[in-house]
Amino acid sequence: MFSADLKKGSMELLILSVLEGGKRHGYEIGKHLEHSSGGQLEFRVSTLYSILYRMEERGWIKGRWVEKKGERRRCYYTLTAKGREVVARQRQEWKAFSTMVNQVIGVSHA
Amino acid sequence: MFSADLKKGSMELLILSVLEGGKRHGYEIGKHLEHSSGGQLEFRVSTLYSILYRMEERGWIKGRWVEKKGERRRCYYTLTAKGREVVARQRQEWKAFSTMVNQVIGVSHA
DNA sequence: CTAGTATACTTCGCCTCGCGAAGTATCGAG
DNA sequence: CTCGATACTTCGCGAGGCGAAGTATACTAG
Repeated sequence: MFSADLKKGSMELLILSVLEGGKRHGYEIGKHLEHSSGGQLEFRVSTLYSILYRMEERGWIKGRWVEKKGERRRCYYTLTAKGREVVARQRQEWKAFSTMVNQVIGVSHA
Repeated sequence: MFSADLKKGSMELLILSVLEGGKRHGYEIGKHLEHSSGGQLEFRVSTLYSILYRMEERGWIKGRWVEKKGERRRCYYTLTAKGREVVARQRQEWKAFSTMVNQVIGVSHA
């Protein structure tokens, strides 16, 4: 739907935002975002999981495997303290950035 | 100022927007954007020119070298017909994208 | 005259990110 | 028992922004 490059800076923020709502596993995060964007955001599994691994490595989120019988194994992720800081900072940055861009492209007569 | 990845999808649009205001040379575009963003956007020369070359190759813009004595040589770029289409489409896409992201990260309770 | 700064453009190679493709595995419905 | 949905993994590509280094000219201060 949206070009790959456009998404390049905001995927992390989108995922982190979802995790602010409580613990979620990967697949759930993807579906959640597709839904809450009104179907506009199509999430590629490879993208989704690679971001999750990356963020866990950086200590922004923490995954915990849950295996119940009668269910598939799932890894539930929660935000860490550091993750909460990051999401706040990234949200701030995004707001400033999008505001700036809208301003600049809106009326571009010097 | 802003993370590199955040910018990855919107640099072209920003530059194209400036060119909607008439012909401009590279350096001028950079300074213009730094100014019109209130100093928030710092443009790297390598980024700027590589985008310009890319866009010219794609036929979105057309460059013309101007050499007057008493002045440095400059390449002035103007939008092509195709470029006008592209800027319209990209602006539309950006608006939809930024609206979507703001919506999703704003209130992220399922 | 010269040193420094702003202007103006060029080229090269790195790093990161999103993506496509292919694969593994389990569960429920028909 | 097959099909589709669920759930996760791994690999390698291509593109975009950036840092660094370089070229060259005009203007200003000393």
